[in-house]
Amino acid sequence: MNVTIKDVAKAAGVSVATVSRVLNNSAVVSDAAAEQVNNAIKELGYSPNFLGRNLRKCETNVILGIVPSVEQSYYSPVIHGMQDMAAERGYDILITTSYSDIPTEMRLLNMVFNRTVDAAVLLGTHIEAEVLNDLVKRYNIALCCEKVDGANVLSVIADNVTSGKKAVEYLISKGHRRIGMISTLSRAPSSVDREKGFRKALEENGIAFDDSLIFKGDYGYEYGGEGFKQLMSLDEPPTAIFCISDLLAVGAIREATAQGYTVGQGGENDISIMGFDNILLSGMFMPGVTTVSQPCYDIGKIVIDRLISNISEHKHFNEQIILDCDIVERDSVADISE
Amino acid sequence: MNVTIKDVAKAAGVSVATVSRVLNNSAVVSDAAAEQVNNAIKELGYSPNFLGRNLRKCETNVILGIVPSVEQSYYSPVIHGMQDMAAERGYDILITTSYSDIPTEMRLLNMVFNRTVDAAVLLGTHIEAEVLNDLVKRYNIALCCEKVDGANVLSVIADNVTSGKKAVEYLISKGHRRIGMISTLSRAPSSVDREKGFRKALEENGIAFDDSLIFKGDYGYEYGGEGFKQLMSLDEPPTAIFCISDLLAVGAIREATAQGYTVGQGGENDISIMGFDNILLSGMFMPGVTTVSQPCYDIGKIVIDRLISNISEHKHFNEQIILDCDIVERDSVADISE
DNA sequence: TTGTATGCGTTATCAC
DNA sequence: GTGATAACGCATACAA
Repeated sequence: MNVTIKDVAKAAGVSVATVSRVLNNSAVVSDAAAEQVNNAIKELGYSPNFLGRNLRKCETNVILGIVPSVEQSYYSPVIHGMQDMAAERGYDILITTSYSDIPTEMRLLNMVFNRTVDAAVLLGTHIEAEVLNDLVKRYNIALCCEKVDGANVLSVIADNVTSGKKAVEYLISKGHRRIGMISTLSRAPSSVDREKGFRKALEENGIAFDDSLIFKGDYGYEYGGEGFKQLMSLDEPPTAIFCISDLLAVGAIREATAQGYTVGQGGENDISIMGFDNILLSGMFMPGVTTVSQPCYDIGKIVIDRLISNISEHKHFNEQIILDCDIVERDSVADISE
Repeated sequence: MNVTIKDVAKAAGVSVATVSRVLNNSAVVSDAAAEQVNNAIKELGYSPNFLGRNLRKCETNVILGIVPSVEQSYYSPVIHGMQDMAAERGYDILITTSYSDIPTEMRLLNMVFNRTVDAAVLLGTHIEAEVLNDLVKRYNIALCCEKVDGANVLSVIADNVTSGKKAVEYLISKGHRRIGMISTLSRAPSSVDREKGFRKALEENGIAFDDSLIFKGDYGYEYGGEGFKQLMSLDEPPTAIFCISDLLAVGAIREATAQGYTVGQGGENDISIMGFDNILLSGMFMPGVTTVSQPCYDIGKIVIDRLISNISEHKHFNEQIILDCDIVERDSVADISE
């Protein structure tokens, strides 16, 4: 039905071996033969069947990226970085979404088990460390953006402890001493680590930690509003709030504005709000949200670089690579130091 | 090296055919044999190699979704719909990004030429109609969200003319008679059609069309600000602006606010701004942007449903399916009819 | 109910 | 420089 390498060989008056050779530049072919083959390919509209090729070569040159969701998140630049590095090294990245559902994640990982793809990168997984440690022995799998405690798997992530600390130090440098935090009930390592950084910054600056100043909800932006309400209803409310994500920061800003607060302007009835991630939204929102920028693009490039090295060298280097983040100043934090 | 169906057969003491049969439930197998096979599969940790299977069956059950980008767009729910319908029908959706680059789009389409995937859905393509018409003869390809004029390809899109008209009629119903539009220089059919709807609404309501009231820029949200500036600097500026996308609407709102206008509150120095798409951002922004909601999820489901039907029935029904949109009222449009 | 044998389209190993 | 041909892992027609 479909035109195969045999048809090309016949049309060109050569053997399939020769056709394969010109297809892959795998050996020297006489100019005459090469020309005949190329002509035949054009005339027949031949396109090699990669199922045959991949089966024979035991490789697909495709890496699967499994992402929880792609909307309103910082995954987009990460994926971009992944794709650029993959292209550079002769691979393709294909993306699929798990909606943070473990069974779905496992179902998708099947594509690496059944050789549909050569490897998978999990961008924020809920799979347990034990399972991962088991899988990583047999398959090429990497983590990205979110590590899993106890998992000895190639991981590329931001330095959440240091960056959380940096963020809070920034708030302190702006004169804030009573600082709240909006985090998540989910004990994702990134949340936990950012909390650690929060505590560290307070400690090092001689500010007592007050448990009531840390709100824990969910990831949806509405929980930023929830957190704001709760924190501001304290007897001694904060002057600044550090949110674990930009989405939560935006939710907090919305609620603050709705309640008649100003945000990041200083003066009476003002609140300073800081985010994390530097998603596109935080630059568009009013006020622009001051935040921490993860090196998303680089994270993506590095994880693919290392993963492909593992694949091609048949190694399983399970290093954990941790990258620095930067503060991005915008308009949601006021300087209240006089 | 890897465990194959042969190893399972040997371990289970049956033939590869029997293993294949229990793997696919393709024929009745004795309980005893089935059990032995299943035990062997578990013990050996066998996972069928889909490259072999797909080569043999001439199908992959994978459909490729090619999207320009996934950040800040309405593609996310479309993809969700695609995935749900695909799952229902035994397919997987894999996503890849083209960044609106034609060579990249063609490179990605190669995955359908070389049988890595069974079909492709282009969500907003820049490929020319002729090329598409040619491809569609040999491959399973569909368009989604954005049609291509002159392309006789299975397409599922929103009714942009009617919806643009609806949006402007909504503005008129709120008392606006001088209405501007922020569109794009790019003559994408969706842009053109929304402009058509804009004109139609004016005509039917006896409002003269004024060419200076329509600004054309690019898709980036900054152009919403550009458009706002230009429209408001007219001798007779509009009281309301219809934007071709929510992103542009947000850009316009930002600029309006920066210039000291209020948005959607009525009264002196107020401007009403309306968007299109109903992306997540438009619900989070302040003010919430009144917009037109595309049935994204359904668009995704329908295109996959039809595409799979074409694949399995070896048909090439190239229908164009057009779906209605709804107005979503939020806070960016004021009622100025007294 | 089961096994044998063939072929899917390709690449790689030979021998020439 | 080239051509046979054997594999890659699987599903299936056919025979038993």
